[in-house]
Amino acid sequence: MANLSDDPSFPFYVASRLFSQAYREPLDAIGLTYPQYLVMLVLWEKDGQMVSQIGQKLQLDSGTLTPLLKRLEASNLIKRVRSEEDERKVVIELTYPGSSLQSKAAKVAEKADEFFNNWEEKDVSQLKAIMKKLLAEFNPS
Amino acid sequence: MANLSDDPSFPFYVASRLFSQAYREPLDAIGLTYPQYLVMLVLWEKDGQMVSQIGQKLQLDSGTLTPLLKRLEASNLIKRVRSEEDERKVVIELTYPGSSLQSKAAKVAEKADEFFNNWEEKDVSQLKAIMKKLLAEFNPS
DNA sequence: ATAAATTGAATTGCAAACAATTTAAATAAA
DNA sequence: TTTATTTAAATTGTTTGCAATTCAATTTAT
Repeated sequence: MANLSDDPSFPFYVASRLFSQAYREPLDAIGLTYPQYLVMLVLWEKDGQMVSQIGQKLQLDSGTLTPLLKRLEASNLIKRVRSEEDERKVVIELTYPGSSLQSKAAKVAEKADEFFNNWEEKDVSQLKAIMKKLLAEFNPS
Repeated sequence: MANLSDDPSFPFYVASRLFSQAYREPLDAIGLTYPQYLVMLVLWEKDGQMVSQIGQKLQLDSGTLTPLLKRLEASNLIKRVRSEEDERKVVIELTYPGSSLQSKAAKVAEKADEFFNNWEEKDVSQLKAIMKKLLAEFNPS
């Protein structure tokens, strides 16, 4: 019979929320939500990406990203620029404040990092490897 | 510098959504959402729990649970009964349809179970053990 | 060239998640 | 006892997440 402690998804559901709660305080301090932070991470790595490129990296669709990006634009962290060659595409560009925010975001993952620093290295690398395998192989089709 | 592939939370964020997407189809078939399914799992294990007891097991507060439980009640799967001894408490009781749904929910986690069945047993038990450790030790304070 | 299909975002609508506040009830303290 | 505190849910407001649909622009096929 189905049972919470046997359910393979539940630990991930809880873990995901625990992390986003741990990030909340430092993110509040710089005016970002957790998914907004992920979008900024993607843009700090490479500025000027299309909505769909960001979506591919975060596994989010335009239904989630469009309003989120509009909020980041309202916060003056990004600009949404419609491409000239292909008017369907919207390119996301960091503003100066958006770019500058990167250094202030350095401490966001601190609590999570510290937590794993207290683990034995073999447990950390095991977890990393297994999560990588999980994400690479699991498809919800 | 902060970077998506270094972020310790991101794999859990994605995994959580992948699982809930994998559950969507079988859950749709029985008229439940993923968090509603979790609540039903908790109730199938033990009927007649308080909102706060359910919240403790799922790590959810009344702001999430109250409207969710009202929807389950509207679907005629549960009843919300205010306790007589202590009028602050609301006890959640399964209806007959709610109770009966348990057998139909047997296949919900099938895809996830099959996925892990194709893994080597040592990887599965490793992942389980590490997730257990993570959830027991990580606190987002 | 024109119609059909595809693509990229945006929109709509619903259900979480969660902080913050409120309400009511029960308990403790003065 | 009356006041203050604590507790359990509910409410309010904002942001996600996602299915489904729409809209416009671009490609492909006829």
